[in-house]
Amino acid sequence: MLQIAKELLGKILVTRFDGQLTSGRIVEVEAYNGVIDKAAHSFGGRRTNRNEVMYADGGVAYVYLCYGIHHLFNVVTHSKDTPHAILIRALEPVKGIDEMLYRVRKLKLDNSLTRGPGNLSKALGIFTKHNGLSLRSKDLYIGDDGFEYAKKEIAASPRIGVDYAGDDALLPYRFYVKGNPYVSGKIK
DNA sequence: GAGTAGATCCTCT
DNA sequence: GAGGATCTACTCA
Repeated sequence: MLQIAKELLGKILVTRFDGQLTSGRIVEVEAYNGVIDKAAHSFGGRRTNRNEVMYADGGVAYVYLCYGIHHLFNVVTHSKDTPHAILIRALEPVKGIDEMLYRVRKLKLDNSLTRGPGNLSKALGIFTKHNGLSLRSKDLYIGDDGFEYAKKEIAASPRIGVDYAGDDALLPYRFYVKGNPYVSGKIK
């Protein structure tokens, strides 16, 4: 599971909504470990309408609205009935930067465009209606251009914003590219 | 520059 | 009816 999280770093996340193609290279992820992770929605086998998608086969998107403001984009990674997911926290913009800037009402590119899960979802045009969408569809997919980060460029740390999860909040399930300006800097 | 409070709404109890 | 996988802005030093 953690292996998959690391492999996602360096991949290209592509969306094509409203005829606008936008994409970015994944530079920060967090792993959520199914039923034994207090920080995961699926902890203890909880299964509701909201997180039903986590129990699907891997390769679909799990999109969820948090704090009424932020859309969080996850990749379901495991097989049916095993609710593992990887939260995409940050991207480095690749294509469609003008379109992304328009979506977040910015005039010029800066590091905050795709830093943090709320911002990156907004920049890519991802909303809750994309929940459950396959990542092999033509409008939303993860590409691989052969690029990968060296092991020494990848660092691990505790996850962000999951203080309520007790001991599990300290697990080093967050992976990011060292020195990349799009990685969110807040470490609690 | 650092720390804190407020925003804001869907989902589950 | 309460709280959450967050971000931003504003205050204070």
